[in-house]
Amino acid sequence: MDHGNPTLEVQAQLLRTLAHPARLYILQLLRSGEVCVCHIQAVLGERQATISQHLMALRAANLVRTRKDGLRVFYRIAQPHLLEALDSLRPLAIGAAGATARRAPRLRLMPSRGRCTCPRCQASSA
Amino acid sequence: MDHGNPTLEVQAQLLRTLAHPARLYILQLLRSGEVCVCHIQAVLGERQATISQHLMALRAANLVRTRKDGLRVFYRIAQPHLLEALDSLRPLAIGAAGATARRAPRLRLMPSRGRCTCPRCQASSA
DNA sequence: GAATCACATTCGCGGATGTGAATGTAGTCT
DNA sequence: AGACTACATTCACATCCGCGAATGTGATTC
Repeated sequence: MDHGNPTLEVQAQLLRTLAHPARLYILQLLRSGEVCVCHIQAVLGERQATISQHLMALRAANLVRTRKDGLRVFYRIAQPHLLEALDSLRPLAIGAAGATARRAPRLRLMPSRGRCTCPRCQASSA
Repeated sequence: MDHGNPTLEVQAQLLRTLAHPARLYILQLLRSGEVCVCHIQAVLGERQATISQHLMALRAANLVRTRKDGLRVFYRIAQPHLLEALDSLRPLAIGAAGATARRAPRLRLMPSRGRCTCPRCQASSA
């Protein structure tokens, strides 16, 4: 069923999932490999629940996968082509800068690339 | 200003503009060249005002350009790489089909590829 | 087993978005 | 000029999304 063109709704759903600066930034964070939630939280400077909600959205869209290691949960990109597709879309955004740009959630990043207690952060804090 | 990472908001804005099945379909319609509004209206089967609003959103994002010819207004893709970027994003949507898929505006297309009085439609009605 | 940590989930509110109805506007025709 | 066509714009309402607050869950440590 869905005789006509069913994928348009699905594609729009994917785009809505991507259409938030925090989620875009999280995906960029995962570019270099898997990252724990506490790390994302430290860098983004948003509340834990808020970040968890964004991660939930990314999971629901099958864009990321998780791995539990003790108390921590590590997130990684599920579909490798995702970042390439986003990269190819980026230059178009520059041309669209003049758009109405209503909401603008303003995503303030932590100045010092916040540290958490995860191994990754301990390693880079040398 | 905007020291940190200002493009994330702009990129999210672009994605939100794209995140609607009607607008995605309009962009696909424009793939083969410029198309008048009456044609889009005939194919999409939505109200004229609704379509005009979607076109307004696409214009605000600099994704399409217009050309007036008499009473009609012809729309065309402004940035050629847009469709490529959307194509590269499409396979990811298939994997994301299991997403919550809340709204789903359901975009019903006209069965017979509706005709309007524009030259393009007259030509193909042979 | 009680406390704690790291993360997930639910609920409710405010702001943003989509759509229908009505109206406005520029161009064409007679 | 008046009527008509093709399209744009505005307003109001219903819906959706993001966020804060509060709570739940599983694993760890003492």
